[in-house]
Amino acid sequence: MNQKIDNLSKILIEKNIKPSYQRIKILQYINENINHPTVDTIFNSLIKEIPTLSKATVYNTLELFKSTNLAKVLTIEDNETRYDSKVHSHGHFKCESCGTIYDFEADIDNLAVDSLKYFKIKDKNVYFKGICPKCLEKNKN
Amino acid sequence: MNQKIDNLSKILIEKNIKPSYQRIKILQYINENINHPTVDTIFNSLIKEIPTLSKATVYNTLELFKSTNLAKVLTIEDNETRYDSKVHSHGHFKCESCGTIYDFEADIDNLAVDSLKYFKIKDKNVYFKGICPKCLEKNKN
DNA sequence: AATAAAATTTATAATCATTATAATATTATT
DNA sequence: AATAATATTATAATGATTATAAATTTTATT
Repeated sequence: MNQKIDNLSKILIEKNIKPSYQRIKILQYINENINHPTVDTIFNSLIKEIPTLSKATVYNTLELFKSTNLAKVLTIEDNETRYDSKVHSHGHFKCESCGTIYDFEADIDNLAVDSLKYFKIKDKNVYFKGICPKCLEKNKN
Repeated sequence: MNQKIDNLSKILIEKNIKPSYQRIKILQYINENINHPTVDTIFNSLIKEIPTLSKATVYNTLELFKSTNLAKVLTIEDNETRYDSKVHSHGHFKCESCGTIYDFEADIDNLAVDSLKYFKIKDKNVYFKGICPKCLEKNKN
């Protein structure tokens, strides 16, 4: 138990971030809940454990994580900013019916793009939209 | 001149959209300005020609174009929804320094993703971020 | 250990893009 | 021309995010 906290603290310290209780809990949350939570989801879950938690702290902390590469922002749709603790290149699929966002592995690094020869690429994003198998099955009726 | 208007009208009529003056002008704008304009950019440009233009009309019309595949929405960054009249699959590169968004051709359709075998994919998006050649050149100083 | 300084968190207000609503204007139909 | 349907406009409402300043907690210094 404390082992877990210690590991999370270590991750923060390595990034020169002081491991406050709030920061540890938010980091823990996005690591354990890989379903691309929104700020609201994170806040509403953690307020149960940390009754004094402020939404501003969640925003500030996620911004901090973003800038230190502990989290990535997903902007698949406007009006819903989501956070992802997996920072390696992978694709996202959003189901237009149920809204679920699925991760998928894709060979993004080998995507052929010769016209960007003189561009410095820092970040690659791939997202698809459509209908997931669950919803396809449902709509068979 | 009227030729142009007629063509745009035709495009709208084919989609069962009544070709009002506002709609024609907005369609014309996003076709001639392929730099991925925001609603504000579109509105501020067109207000000069159409002094009574309302921002709600721009929103409504773009929503209409989106649903009829006359425009695509780009959500590279939250807080800035941009519109693109090119609806075929292509990639977008956003320069983190100057903010310019570049189009690029990429072989998106052949991107290998076997884990989505049972998903119905309707829309594929690829966007990169980094620094464009212009800004790389500037920063050499 | 007490105090001061720094950093973090919190509560609240401000901002701003988008959406909703209702009134007005335009276009189509009889 | 009168009526109905559609589109546009002006305005208000919403809601997510950011800014600000006060309060709290942590850290450093004496």
